[in-house]
Amino acid sequence: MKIGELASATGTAIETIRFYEREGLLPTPARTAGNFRVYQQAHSDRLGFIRQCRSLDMTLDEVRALLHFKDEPQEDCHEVDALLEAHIGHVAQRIRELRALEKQLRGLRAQCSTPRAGTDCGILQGIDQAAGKPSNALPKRHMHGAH
Amino acid sequence: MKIGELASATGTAIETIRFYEREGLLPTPARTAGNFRVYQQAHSDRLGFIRQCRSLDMTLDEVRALLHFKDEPQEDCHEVDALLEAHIGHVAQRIRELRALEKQLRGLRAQCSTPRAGTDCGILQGIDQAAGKPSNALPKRHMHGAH
DNA sequence: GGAAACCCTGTAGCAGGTGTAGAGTCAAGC
DNA sequence: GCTTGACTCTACACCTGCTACAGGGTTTCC
Repeated sequence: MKIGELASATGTAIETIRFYEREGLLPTPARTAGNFRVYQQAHSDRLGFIRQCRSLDMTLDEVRALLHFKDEPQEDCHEVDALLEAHIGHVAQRIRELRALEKQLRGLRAQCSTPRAGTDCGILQGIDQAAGKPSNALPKRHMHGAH
Repeated sequence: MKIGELASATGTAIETIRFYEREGLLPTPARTAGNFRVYQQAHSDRLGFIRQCRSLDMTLDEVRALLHFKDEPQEDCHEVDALLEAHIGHVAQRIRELRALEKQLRGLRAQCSTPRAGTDCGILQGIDQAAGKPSNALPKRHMHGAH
C-alpha cells in the first residue's frame, strides 16, 4: 500500500509517518519505479504499535526502547516492565502536580465573586500577592504543562 | 537595575527576560550609554506577575491576555474570570485524561507478572492487542503530555 | 592596565510533530 | 494523446517556552 492508504488505515497523518521513518521508528519501505513508498502489513502493525504507545503518552525514546525489545525477543522482558513502571510513575507524579494546581486556581477564582473594575479584580490581585512571596519558583518538570 | 540583578531578584534566567521582551510581555527598558538594559520596579513587578502565571501553567497567550486586563483597568473583570475558568477546565480535563491513562498502564503492567522472553511478554502483547482495536486515535490535546 | 564578571546580538536547538512550496507521478476521462 | 485532478516526493520553516551557545563589547576591581 501507498503512504496515503497507510495513513487512513492507521489514522496517522502522512507527515507523521515520514517523520517516524526519519526518526528510525519505522523501517524504510520499498519504492515504486516512480519513487513512491510501498508498505507491507508489517509496517502497518508496527505503526499501530507506535501510535498505541503514543496514546499511552510515552515519549518516542520510550517507544524506541519498546520496539527494541520487540525486535530482540531473546532478551527477557524485565526491562519492559521497568520502563512501564517508570512511565506510570511519571504519570502519577503529573496527576499530583495538576491536582495541586487545580486547587490553587480554584482558590484564586473564588476571589472574584462579583464583576468589578479591573483595578479591583480579586483574581489579578491574588496573582500579584502570590508573586510577591518567595516560594513560587517554577518547578523543573519532567512532564509537560496543562495545555 | 541591570538584567542580572532583575534575574536574581525574580529567580528568572537572563535569557528568559530577554525572551519576554521580544515577545512583548515586558516593555523595552531604557538603556545605559553602554547599551545595557536598565529596569525599574515596575518591570520587576510585571515579571513577577508573569512568572506567577507561568507557575500556574498558563500559556504565554493567556498571560498576555491577563496583562492586557491589568493594563486597561476600565474594562470589567468578567473576562479575567472567564479566562481563569477556561484554564481550570483545561487542567481538570488533563487530570481526567491522565487518570484514565494511569489505569490503562497499570492494567497493562499487571499482565507481566513473571519475567518471560520478549516474545511472550504480556505487556508487549497487550499493546499490540490494543493497537488492533479501532478506538485508539490520539486525542487532539489542548494540554501537553506526561513528560 | 589587565583580568574577571558582566552584558550585548544573533542564531540553533529541544519534542513531536504540522504545514508549506515547488516539483514529480499516476489514473481516468475526453 | 492530452488534460485534469488526486496523489506523492523532498526540503524546509514553524509551533511553545524557553535554553545554550558563539563572538563580541562594557564595566569593575585590583
